[in-house]
Amino acid sequence: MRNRLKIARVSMDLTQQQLADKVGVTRQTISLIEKGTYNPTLKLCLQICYVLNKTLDDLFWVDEEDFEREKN
Amino acid sequence: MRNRLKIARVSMDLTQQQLADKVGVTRQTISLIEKGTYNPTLKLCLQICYVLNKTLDDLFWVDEEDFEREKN
DNA sequence: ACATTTTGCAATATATATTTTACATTTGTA
DNA sequence: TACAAATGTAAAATATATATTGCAAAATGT
Repeated sequence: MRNRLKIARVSMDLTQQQLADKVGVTRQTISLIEKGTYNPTLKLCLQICYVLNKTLDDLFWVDEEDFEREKN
Repeated sequence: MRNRLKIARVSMDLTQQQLADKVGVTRQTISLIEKGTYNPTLKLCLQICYVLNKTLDDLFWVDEEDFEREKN
């Protein structure tokens, strides 16, 4: 999940700051989402998808087993 | 978006309370998400997807034009 | 028609997401 | 190699998501 966002961003040749500016959040927020530290709201996820031309599942889907593993 | 969640839930013959119990949130949260009042976190969206056997895009995708319209 | 269940609504409290600010570290480039 | 740019990190402040509680309204069951 984390790397998919970073990969999509870098594929469009955007820095975290540029993506943040386009989405309307701070650069730190993008950084922390990429690292998985933040649990972003749906609206923020959607806005990121629009900028990067990806779907929610492309960027944010986590298989249930992985989700459960991450919880512990 | 909103109706998709309700439709998926009802298709599985679940009340809001039952879905809430399975997901681990209050019944009111499910109600408010269905109505679009809450902006749920990604983790919550994922958990709802797992219970309802749907993808993020199935339940939560919003076209950009619609998103912009909803913002105003 | 009435009872029960389900959902909506509202206000307040609590939990958590995000911002702000600043500095550290890593990466890129000439 | 030196410096610039990009990213990581952390703590406190602020904003917002969710829980709690209770009642109303609507839907469904009998």
